[in-house]
Amino acid sequence: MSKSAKFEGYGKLLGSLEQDIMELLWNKGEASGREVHANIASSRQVALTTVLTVLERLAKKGLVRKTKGESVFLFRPGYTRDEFARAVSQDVFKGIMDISSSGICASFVDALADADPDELERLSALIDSKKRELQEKEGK
Amino acid sequence: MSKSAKFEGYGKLLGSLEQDIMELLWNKGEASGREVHANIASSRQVALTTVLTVLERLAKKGLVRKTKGESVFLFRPGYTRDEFARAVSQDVFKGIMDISSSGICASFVDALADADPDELERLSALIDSKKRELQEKEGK
DNA sequence: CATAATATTCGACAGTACGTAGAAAGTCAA
DNA sequence: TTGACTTTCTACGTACTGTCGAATATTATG
Repeated sequence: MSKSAKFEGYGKLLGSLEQDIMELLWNKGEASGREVHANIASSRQVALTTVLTVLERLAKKGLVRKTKGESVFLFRPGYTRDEFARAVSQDVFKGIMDISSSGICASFVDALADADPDELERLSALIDSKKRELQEKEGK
Repeated sequence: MSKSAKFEGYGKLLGSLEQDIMELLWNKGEASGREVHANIASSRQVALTTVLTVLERLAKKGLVRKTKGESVFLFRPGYTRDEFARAVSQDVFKGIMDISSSGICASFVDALADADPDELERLSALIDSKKRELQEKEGK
């Protein structure tokens, strides 16, 4: 059944280095450019300036906040993982549903069950609550 | 509440012209390059060759199938709206959940309720079925 | 303070994706 | 053959991301 596996890359929200950097910041909370580089470099050969450049670009996008520390700039996430994921989801879902909303549900449930089965419960609850919400609006 | 509206563009699965073209093909089912151009051109100033080029690129991506017609090549979607949306969703959801799975559900339900409330029912059913599926696997 | 060590900024180039379209080449019928 | 139409090729502009070195600025230290 649809093993397709085609259409890869659409899920990329961030570039590979951006992703690594955000991951680190989300985990550490805050770090200097040098620290970010040190960590990233342990698993990926990359120059300090490269990391700095990307950090700068992320800051420009608002994904990272840059503040002056004691004697060095510090970088921290502009949004938590959840905030980012949520905000982006909103946009992504919109985009997908613009094309087609049927069938999406199945994909979502599959992906969710795959990534975090426990969330299925929460999802059920959310749907119920949303349905009630809609009925109220209607009834009014 | 989170009007953010930031992070736009992440939902774009196709370029603007690609989107217009796919939309047309999904609606018409099949068309020659000239026909595609004629339709697109009514709402967007663009050269015939531009449309041809994009059609060609879409074909290379597998999104469009190109076949020899009577005396002209014909283009048709390589996938239905649903198939495409579903396949891409799979990948997109993966990407988002890689970052964070909590909170996503709420976004999804919101977006879904917004785009197609009736789908909420279907979603409920899917979750139940998925839960049963998981339990079976576990029980085994 | 002078100077070495660090930190930060700038400007560049490469690769990929998309929009854009003219030039060239191919096809076919009058 | 010739002209209209189809298709392919090549190429440019923009945007995003990865990649850095060179230049500049800042800090720390003898």
